[in-house]
Amino acid sequence: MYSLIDIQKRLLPDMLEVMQKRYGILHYIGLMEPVGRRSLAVSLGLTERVLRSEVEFLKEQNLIRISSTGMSLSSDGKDLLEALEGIMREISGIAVMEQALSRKLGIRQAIIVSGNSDESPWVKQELGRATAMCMKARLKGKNIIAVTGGSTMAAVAEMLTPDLAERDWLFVPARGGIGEDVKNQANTICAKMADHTDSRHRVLYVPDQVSKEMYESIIKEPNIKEVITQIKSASMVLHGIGDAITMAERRKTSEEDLEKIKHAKAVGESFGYYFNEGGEVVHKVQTIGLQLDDLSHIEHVIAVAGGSSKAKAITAYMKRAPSSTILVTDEGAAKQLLKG
Amino acid sequence: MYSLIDIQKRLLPDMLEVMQKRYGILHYIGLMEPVGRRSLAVSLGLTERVLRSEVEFLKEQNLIRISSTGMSLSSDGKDLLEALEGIMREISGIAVMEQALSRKLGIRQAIIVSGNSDESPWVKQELGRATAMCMKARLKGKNIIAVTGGSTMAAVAEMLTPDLAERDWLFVPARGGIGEDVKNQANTICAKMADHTDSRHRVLYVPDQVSKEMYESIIKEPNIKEVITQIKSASMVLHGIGDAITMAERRKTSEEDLEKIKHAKAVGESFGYYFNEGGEVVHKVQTIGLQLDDLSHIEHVIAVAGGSSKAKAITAYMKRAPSSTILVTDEGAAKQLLKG
DNA sequence: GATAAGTGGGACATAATATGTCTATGCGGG
DNA sequence: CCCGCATAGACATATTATGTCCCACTTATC
Repeated sequence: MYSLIDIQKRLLPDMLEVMQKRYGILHYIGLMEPVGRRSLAVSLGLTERVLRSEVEFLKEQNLIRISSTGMSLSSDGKDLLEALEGIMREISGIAVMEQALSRKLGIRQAIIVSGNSDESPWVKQELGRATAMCMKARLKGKNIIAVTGGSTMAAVAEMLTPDLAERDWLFVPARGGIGEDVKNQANTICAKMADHTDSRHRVLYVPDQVSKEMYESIIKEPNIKEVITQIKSASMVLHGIGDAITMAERRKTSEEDLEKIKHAKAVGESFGYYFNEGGEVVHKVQTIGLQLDDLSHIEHVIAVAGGSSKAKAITAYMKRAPSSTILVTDEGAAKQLLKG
Repeated sequence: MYSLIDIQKRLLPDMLEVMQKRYGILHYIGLMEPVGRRSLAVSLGLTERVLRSEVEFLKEQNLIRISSTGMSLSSDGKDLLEALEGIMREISGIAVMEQALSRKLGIRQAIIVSGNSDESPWVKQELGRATAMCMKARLKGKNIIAVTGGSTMAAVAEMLTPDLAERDWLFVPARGGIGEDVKNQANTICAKMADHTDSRHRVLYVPDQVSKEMYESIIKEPNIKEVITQIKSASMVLHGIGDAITMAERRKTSEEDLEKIKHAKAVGESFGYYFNEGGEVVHKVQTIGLQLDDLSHIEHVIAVAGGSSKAKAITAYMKRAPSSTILVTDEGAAKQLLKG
């Protein structure tokens, strides 16, 4: 069942931030009273004029008192603040976590949806929805979007809607075959995304184990070459992050490589790169398409991964991720990440 | 303890109406789908453009689907609407009741605060606050405010604040002594109101039982005459409504009059006028100052009365009240009034 | 199959509101 | 007595909301 807050988030999405803003103001006034607008404005990171409008409102509501020595809480304001404190911890816990997480990981933005996809399967849908919203907000007009495989990406594909497609989008798989089963292959997911958004997609199929000669001739193929050019000029990359061992086992990894991965204590995987806890690449699936170093040239990089079990993998990967990365994750993973 | 809603009402007072508006739109779409903007706009009493902005928002949130045949709810929208229905009944019950009540009583506006002042004494404070807000909203600049006595009015006086007093206010008692004890006398309340708002007040003291000659000479007194002129030119009247028997007993009413009041089945009292259930004046305390007929010439008339026990008295009085009256009451009384 | 009524969506002037910026003025402590 | 910090006023400018018309399209009905 939806809670009142959940409903309000949907029906009045701005409400939350206004509430937080006003709560923050009350909170600080309570802390520093009596205090002037200027010092409050810098403390809160608001411009003076904005703060002033808010302060006028709060005065209107008799929540604060204004005198020539500064602002202070009225007794009503104190009562309200006390009641608010509990609520805000609950409500804006997520927003606070988003801030903390993006700072901790050194990335552009963290988006957290509530729940834990390890425990509740429907949280993956929420991850998908959040990712879709993020794509919508960041992309304008014509775009090439490079996508990797994985069950999380499949969930994202599922949540895309045609109303995003007023923009002109082209989905391309980020890298050639890195051996997932068909359902969660990048090619399949691209197709599904294109289908859900009424847009186009390309396929990139490179067999896994081929001779060097074969490989050379494949990438000379004009079709393939074109796709690779498109991949390199993508304006957005959408990728998942996996647990190293799980991914290695799920893929048709050779006994030798599997041993190598395990021995190097790899914990995270993304794009076919395997990372240890220090963020070092300990193994890499040789294939064509996007390489790790290419990421820094791409405008929008969105990493999607949820579930507390993926925390280690996320941490490891994020040590190498470009700082422009946006992480979409869930509460379960976020809490774990902030603990570590 | 404050509930989330109460806090939000204080911290984001506009939120409630936006929520109601959006709820109403979803509700109607659910009812009439598929439906177009124009017919929806007239059904909801919104202009087409406003509705359109809202609809665009709802579409953005994936709560409704828009096709060439009209708008309909998405499955998300249906879920949300269902959850909203329960909440809105709770939240906006009051707003709905306000509408119903003002229509039923044939008055300009009804303002309802939650609770029942018969059961919870602090509801009187809420009545006071609501009345103060109403005064603030309706009065600009220089004003004369005529006030009656009673415990409810005393509560209003208690809740007035100096920040209302940027306006230039003068409080006058509406009528000469109608025999309440000092604490709840109009004179005392005027003084308290003036004190709380840093404004001025006048007194009007007319002894209860005096000879005709004495009376005549009193009202020739220049001071008294001036006050009476001010009363008649008041721009706002603030008055309570009482239960007839209670009021009669509380006042030093003669045995004869008391009998008359009881025999005539008076149920309501206001201004020293006693009304039966049909709204007929069955008895009147003879005194100088505002008369019942004067009310219709006064711009703002605010009646304040709460508690389910006062429902009958309110009904009775409202049959004679000018249609410009604003009633400030509580949930307890309102429910009772709407039942009858 | 023509027609009329209803649909969403585009365009644009205008009103209302929010914001940035600068200034006047008052108060209290050193 | 003056300096620094305080509020509050004023005003130009961005931004957003709203009112008003119009157009192209679908659909149900005759």
